[in-house]
Amino acid sequence: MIQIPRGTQDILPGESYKWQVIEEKLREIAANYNYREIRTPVFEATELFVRGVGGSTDIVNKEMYTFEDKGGRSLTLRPEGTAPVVRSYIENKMQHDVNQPVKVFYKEPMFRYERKQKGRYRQFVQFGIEAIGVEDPLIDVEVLSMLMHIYQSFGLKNLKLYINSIGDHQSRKEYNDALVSHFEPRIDEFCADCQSRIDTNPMRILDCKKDRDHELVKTAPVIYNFLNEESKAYFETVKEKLTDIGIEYEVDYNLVRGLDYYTHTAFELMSDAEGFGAITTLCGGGRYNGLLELLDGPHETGIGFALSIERLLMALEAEGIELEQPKGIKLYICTMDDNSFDKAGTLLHELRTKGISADMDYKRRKLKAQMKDADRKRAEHVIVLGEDEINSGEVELKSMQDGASQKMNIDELKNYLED
RNA sequence: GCGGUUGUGGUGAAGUGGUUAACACACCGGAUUGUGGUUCCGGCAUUCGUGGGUUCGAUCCCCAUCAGCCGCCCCA
Repeated sequence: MIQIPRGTQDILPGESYKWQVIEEKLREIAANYNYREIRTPVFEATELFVRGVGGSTDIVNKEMYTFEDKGGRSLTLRPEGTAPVVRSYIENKMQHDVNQPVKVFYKEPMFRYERKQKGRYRQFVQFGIEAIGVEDPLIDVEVLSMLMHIYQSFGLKNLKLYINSIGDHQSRKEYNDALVSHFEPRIDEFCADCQSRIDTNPMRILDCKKDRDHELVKTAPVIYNFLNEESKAYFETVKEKLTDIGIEYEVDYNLVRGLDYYTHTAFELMSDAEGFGAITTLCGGGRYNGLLELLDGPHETGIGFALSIERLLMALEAEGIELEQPKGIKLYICTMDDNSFDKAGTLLHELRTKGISADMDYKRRKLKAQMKDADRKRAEHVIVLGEDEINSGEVELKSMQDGASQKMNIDELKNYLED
C-alpha cells in the first residue's frame, strides 16, 4: 500500500467543513480590514528565499524542498509567504497601485522539510497578510489588532501576545556585537547549542530553555537600550495605541524571529492551553524594512503576519470549541421497490435542478435503514416513495426534527421546498 | 537532523511462540412484510504497519523499513 508522504495529511469529507468554516471567517475578517487576496505560485526561484529569508536561517539551510526542473532552473517549494508576496509586489510594480498601502492576504500551502510532530507539518496551510508601502505605528497596530480579532472571533481565550522591537539593522548589529562580548568570555559554561548560537544568532541564547537561569542571561544587555530614539518612539507609539484599543500584550525583549528580514516591531502569538506540547506558536510576524530593497525593489517597507490553520484547529480543539457543522440536505427520498427506486431518481433530478438539495439511498436498503441514513445525512425532511404514493401522486412530507408530517402532492412538494 | 516510544478490523483498545485473534463503539441484518435517534438478538480481522530472518510453527523473538507520538532543534 502506498502511504501518504510523511508530514502531510488528507482532509477527509468529515473534517473538511472545519477548514471551510475557518477559511470563510478569515476571508470575512480580511475584507473587514480591507485586505485583498493574492495568489502566488507554489514554487519560486530558489534564490528568492535564499536572499529574502536569509542564508543563515534554518529554513534556507535545511528545510527547503529544492529541485531542478528540466530546464536546469533551481526551484523551491515555497516555505513561507512573505518573500513571494514581496517578489510579486516588485515584479508587478505595485508601488504604483492606486490602492495604497498595498494590503493583501494569502492562504496557501507552505512546505518545509522538518521532523514531523503534532502541529508541525511538511505541508501546512498558512493564512497571512502583508501591508506594504507605509511605515507608521498605526498600520502595525492594525496588523496586530486584526490578528487578535481573528483568534478572538473563534472564541479562543488562552492566548498570549508577545511583542518586541528589534530596531533597524544598525541597532540590531550593535546589539548582537554587545551580546557576543557579553557571553564570549564564559561561553563554555553554556550548552552546546548556545556555543554555536554565539556565532550564528547570539540573540537566541537569550531564550534558550536550558540556560535560561544562567546569571549571564539575566545580566545580558537589553535590546531596547540599543534602539535609536526614532525606533524607541515608534515602539512606544505602537504600545500606546495597542493599550488604547484594549489589546493585551507582553513585551518580551528576548523575542527574536527566525527569519532575517524582520526589523522594528516583531510579535508572536502563543497558546496557553493545556496539552499543546512543544508547539505553542500560533502566529508570528513583524515589520520588514529593507526586504524590498534586498530583493531589488523600491524603497518601501512592509509588515505582516502568518498563521497556520492546522494550529488554529489545534487551539480550538484544546479549548473544546466546536465549529458549526454545515446544514444537511433538504430532502431524503426513501424507496420501496424497483419502480419507486427508479421514480426517485427522476424526482431527485427535478429537485436538484430547482436548487433543492436532496438525496436517496442507492444501496437499496430496507426502509428502516433508509430512515437511519436520512438521520445521519441530517436531512430536514423525508418522504417515502412507494406504490401508494406513485399511484395517488401524494406524499407525506415528514420533518426529521419533530416527526410531524403533512400530506401534499408531488408538485406542491417541489414548490414547498424551494424556499 | 538527533534521542526516546508506539504501530492489532472503520474507531477505541485486550492478547499469546502452537488448531477458531477478547471486548466496546460504529456498520450490516433480524425482532417490527412501508417509517429515524430506545431495547433485544445475530453477523462483521484467512489476519495483527511493510519487507526479510530465527523456528517444526510467529501477531507475539531478531533485523530493516515506513508512519504516528514525545523530547531536542526550529518554527506556522
